Amino acid sequence: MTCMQNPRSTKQRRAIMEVFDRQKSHLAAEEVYQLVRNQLPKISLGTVYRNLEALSQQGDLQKTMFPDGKARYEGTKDEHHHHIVCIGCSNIMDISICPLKPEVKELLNTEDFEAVYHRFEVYGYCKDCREKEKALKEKG
Amino acid sequence: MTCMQNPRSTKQRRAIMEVFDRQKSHLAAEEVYQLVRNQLPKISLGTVYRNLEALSQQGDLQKTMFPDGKARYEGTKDEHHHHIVCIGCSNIMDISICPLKPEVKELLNTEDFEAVYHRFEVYGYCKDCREKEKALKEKG
DNA sequence: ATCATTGCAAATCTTTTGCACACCA
DNA sequence: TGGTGTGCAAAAGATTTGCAATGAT
Repeated sequence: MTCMQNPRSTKQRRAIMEVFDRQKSHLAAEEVYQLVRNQLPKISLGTVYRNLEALSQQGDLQKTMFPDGKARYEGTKDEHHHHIVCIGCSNIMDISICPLKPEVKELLNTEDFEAVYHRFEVYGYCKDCREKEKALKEKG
Repeated sequence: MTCMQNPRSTKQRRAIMEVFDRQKSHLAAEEVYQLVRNQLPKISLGTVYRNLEALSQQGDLQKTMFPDGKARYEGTKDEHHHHIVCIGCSNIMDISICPLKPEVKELLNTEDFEAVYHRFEVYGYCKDCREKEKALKEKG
């Protein structure tokens, strides 16, 4: 929430950002932690959280909540895209199509609301989860 | 995740559902708890969570995660709509327009993915938060 | 030198769960 | 009666925070 006045470039912050520059996407904090530990084995989970927050604040990352209750982060330099999310296994896939209609765009910025970004997601079941469900029904 | 075989109608479950039938929308568990306590002062927060989960499973409620890290629930009988969410104060407003384009709809159901519902949200700053921000900059 | 950042651990917050008892069908 | 639901309290999981030490500018 609070913005720092002179953010500094530390090896931790750089290493975290590098993870996202390597094409990685929608990563949870714990996943970032594990990946960064390859470079910096002594980094702490708290530092990862603090940097994910800082990087989101300064616009380098985009933080989003997912139905499993975990926040995930993506690099804002990534191509604009949306998500297909499996309700069963929380797997997230990208879709490149944006559904914004012109008449919706007009509504986004008004004097009462300053739009910053939008989010579109389709929830459902992936192939794996549907097959598991089917197998379950046949047994039970 | 697991479905009960014979869900029963209890006064607690009915009271929770009544809250949503009274036009209430995007309520967090704690808010539901406070509202239901007017009717049933002895209900427990755990029971609220269990029923919100059960009602979501059986399709009476729609559970959604919001950026403040809390799940919110809405009645599925509500008119189809989407949300405008303030990044500053987490206030949620409804918009009735759905941005789905025909070509997107075609993509939602494939042999690899069974779409159940979708979600569209615009994030930004509401009037109040913009004014607070402006006041802060002028002072600092 | 100054002040942001770090590591560690403790604390917070939301949500889940174990258990004994109560209740609906 | 049998299994589902409840209240309570403890547990779990994600995220935040206090603090003294470290590091960037």
